[in-house]
Amino acid sequence: MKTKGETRASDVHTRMRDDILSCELKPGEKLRFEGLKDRYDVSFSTLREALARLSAESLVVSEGQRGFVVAPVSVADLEDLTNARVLLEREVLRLSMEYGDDKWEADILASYHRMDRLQSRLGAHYYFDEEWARLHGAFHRSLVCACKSPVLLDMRLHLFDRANRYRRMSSQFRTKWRPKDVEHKSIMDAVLDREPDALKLIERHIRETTENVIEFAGHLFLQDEAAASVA
Amino acid sequence: MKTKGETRASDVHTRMRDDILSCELKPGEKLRFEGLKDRYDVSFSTLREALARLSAESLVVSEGQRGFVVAPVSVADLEDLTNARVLLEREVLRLSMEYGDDKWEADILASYHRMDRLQSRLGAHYYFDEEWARLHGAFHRSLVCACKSPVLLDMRLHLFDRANRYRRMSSQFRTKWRPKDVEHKSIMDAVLDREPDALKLIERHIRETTENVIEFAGHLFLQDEAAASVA
DNA sequence: CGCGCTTGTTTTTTCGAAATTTTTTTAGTT
DNA sequence: AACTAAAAAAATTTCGAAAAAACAAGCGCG
Repeated sequence: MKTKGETRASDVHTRMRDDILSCELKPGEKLRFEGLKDRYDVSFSTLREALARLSAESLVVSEGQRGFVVAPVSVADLEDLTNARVLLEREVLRLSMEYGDDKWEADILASYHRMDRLQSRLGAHYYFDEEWARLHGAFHRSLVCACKSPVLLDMRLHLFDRANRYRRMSSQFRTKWRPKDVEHKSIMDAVLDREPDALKLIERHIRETTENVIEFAGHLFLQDEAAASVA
Repeated sequence: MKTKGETRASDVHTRMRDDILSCELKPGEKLRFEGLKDRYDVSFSTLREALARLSAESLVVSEGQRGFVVAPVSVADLEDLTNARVLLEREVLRLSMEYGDDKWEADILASYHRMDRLQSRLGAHYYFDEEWARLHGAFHRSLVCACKSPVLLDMRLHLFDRANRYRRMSSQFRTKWRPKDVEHKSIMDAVLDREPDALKLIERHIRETTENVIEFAGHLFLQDEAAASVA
């Protein structure tokens, strides 16, 4: 069941990436080779390659010849990330709405449907579900994937993932979530109708999520505000 | 003369990066380990780590277990890059003009002066000079570095470098350049005066450079248009 | 003649031991 | 006790040989 052209290093990179984004490897945690070798069952050099990749993605930071550390978190970083996301997301959405064709619209409806179905099946707890997070990501990607700009899409995905780490962190420390199912629906409708307001809706969606995360989990990563600014 | 905390891998990464940006390693070129081992005088694993970093920066692309290739170039990629740059550059400039203080203004004047002095010393050929390119980059950075957004600055620099590769490519294939010295001066003045028009000026500056590159060197990389879109 | 298979060659990828560097511990001096 | 310096321990970084995979050439067969 191994995808063609997949190398051990790229596999470790993916797994490690997942572990960081899902906070199984905690922000600020020191990454010691001996431990990682056990955990992922590969050699030094292979690990090192994976870490180099992650470091270029700013999910881990490399400290000279003093090893690697999981990228720290801070309110300032989350806010910075949020502003950058708003800028990019608005632009790729705007372009998508301009260029999008029938297939694009169909894909949006399809991925919304998948997300929505799982959401009703899971009830109030959907917010903590891994699979839902995947479908949620796919839905948002489908909205903007017609923008014809690989460069912007790449950066957008990058920021999306980093922000997702914060969302998941916060989800570990709360038990309920007031469902805003309608929000996604209204965003989709506005996008499909090419309403200019769609840009405002997506911006509000992003900012509200951030505010929510800070409200619930902000105190958890207030301490290392300073550390994150070196990234 | 080795900077503290610099590892062999990061050194190779930097050198290789320079070689790619300066087109000493040509776009699309296959990167064979045996050859690189000679060129940079390091071992397999160390090379591999540098390549992994570069690949995450999309300066090289990795082809499954078929090795690495210098990222190809294309008109489409350059145009995509240019649009993304305009978006980011306008934003960081806007923010810088809002937050910038006295020190920021002083730094701008200083780096403009350095660039301008070298420019007059070099005459019409300044455009081909490595050192001028560095000072030019520093000047543009100084304009925007007060924006208080590490995330945006990071992405901006990334795009700036990638676009610079195109500029340098084109400079290899022309002998003269109509100097537009006044342009930088007028941008600087507008920025320091907090004129909203500065955003338009910077946008035009970026787009004109791109048009110029395409006009002079576009035909050189028209062939691999398709290849670049996989990046 | 084209197509698939086997074999030999080249290139990439992985491994773990050895070298280097940082961190911790210990001992000595003021 | 506080502060340095030296030695030991621990961790990271590098290396090149060995394993694995891709590629190329030759061979047999329908």
